[in-house]
Amino acid sequence: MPSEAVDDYLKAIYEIAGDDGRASTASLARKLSVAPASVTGMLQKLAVRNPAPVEYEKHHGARLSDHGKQRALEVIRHHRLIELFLHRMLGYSWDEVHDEAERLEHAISEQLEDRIAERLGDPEVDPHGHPIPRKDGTIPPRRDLSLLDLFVGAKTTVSRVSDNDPEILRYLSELGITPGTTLLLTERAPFDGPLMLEVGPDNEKQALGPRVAGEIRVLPPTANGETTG
Amino acid sequence: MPSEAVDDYLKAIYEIAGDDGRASTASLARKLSVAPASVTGMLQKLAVRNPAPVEYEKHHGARLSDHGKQRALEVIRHHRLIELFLHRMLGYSWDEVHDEAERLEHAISEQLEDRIAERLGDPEVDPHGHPIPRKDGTIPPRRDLSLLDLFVGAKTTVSRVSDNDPEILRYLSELGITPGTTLLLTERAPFDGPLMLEVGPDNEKQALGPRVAGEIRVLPPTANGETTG
DNA sequence: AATGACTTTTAGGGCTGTCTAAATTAAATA
DNA sequence: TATTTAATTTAGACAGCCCTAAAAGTCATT
Repeated sequence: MPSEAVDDYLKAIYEIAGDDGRASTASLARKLSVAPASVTGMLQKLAVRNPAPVEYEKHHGARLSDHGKQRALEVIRHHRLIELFLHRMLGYSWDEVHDEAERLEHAISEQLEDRIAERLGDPEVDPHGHPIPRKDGTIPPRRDLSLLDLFVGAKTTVSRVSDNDPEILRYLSELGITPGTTLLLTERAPFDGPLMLEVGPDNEKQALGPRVAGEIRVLPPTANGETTG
Repeated sequence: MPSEAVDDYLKAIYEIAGDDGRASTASLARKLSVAPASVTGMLQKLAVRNPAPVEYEKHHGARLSDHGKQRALEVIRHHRLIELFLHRMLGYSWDEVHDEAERLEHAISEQLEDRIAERLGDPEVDPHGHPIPRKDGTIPPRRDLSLLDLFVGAKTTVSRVSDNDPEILRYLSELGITPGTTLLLTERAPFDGPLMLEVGPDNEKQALGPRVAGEIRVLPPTANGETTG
């Protein structure tokens, strides 16, 4: 079983680069709050393990091997199941679940993972709308796109929201924006300006800065607009 | 916050020596599955910390300071709350909970501890009958004694059972012996021989070896006998 | 092709917690 | 009290993961 540190590296690579891209030393250092030199050292060690969870090429970052990918997805499954469990069974709000899950994901057994999943009815998404990898390593498909890629006039539904900044999550809660909320994009200011939205059943008008909008993904719009722009 | 290793040492000292006695190097080494030399090294380091969680005297083992005691009880509280939670909310049997709790006790936050306790209705005992330390460090009183200290003829109720050997726990389950079960001690063979018991409402006759009997504690007997012998 | 800015790697250490082997101390017994 | 036995401590080392400072490599631009 990999150490917590190793699992954190694999998860970070997955979150930065997906299951096929390369993650740079600097991006990993930033994500893991660690010096770049430490990342280099760890990647070198992981690349010569057997089986090796990452492929590493000097000066060109790291990519997950099949083996590493599988492990990363297992850790992410733990994380998201725990988030949902805390939310549904213990009254955690969605901005509180991430930090707690970050530690528990390393401590639960396969058995506990299974019981939690069963208790939750084999859920497919966590409280932020992120898909929960299945036990076999496949991911429930979600066809969604960034709120930033929507044409003005598009009407859509929030699919998911990035989970690692509690501040932003609390802010979005206040605006009434959670997975499932309906949105109408009425206006987009130029030069990375704010988006104007009508939110929820009451069509409350809200302005959203691009930094926050970038953390929101929505379902393909159902009416009034094209999908990208 | 102490490391996991340190917490494990403090808990082990508490479990071996209680809140006032000394735990020997060898007993700690055995309990923690670690070489005696490692224990010596750790105790020396802990004894000069500030605040120091243990008092250490060369060749005479270690004793918990007030500070260490408090920490040990906090970890034990985590452990027992988690055991009960797994048992009540996730269908774990009592022989399965210990190993899982052993890892989770280090990973949960104060917040999660509080929510679990609340969810369980601020319980006082875990599934094995062990008292759960309160947040303030006091322990719900239980006046119980070892099954081995019972006079023949005593009728009593199982209070608690040692929790760290799943084999024994499964064996006891088969015999129908869990906290709350009534027992009548009918006979005791000499020379550390087996105890003869009538168990539960049906008065099933069972013979119990002294090793197993030593893991069982019972309430002060209500009839037919003296308490010690 | 050379420069400068930035990223990445190397070199050398530190800390925690573990180990084995050897030396020492304490306890038990003759 | 002397000796043997058992428990404990010291000494020295190692693995994992982190750090800083300095060297080297990459890449975009001139």
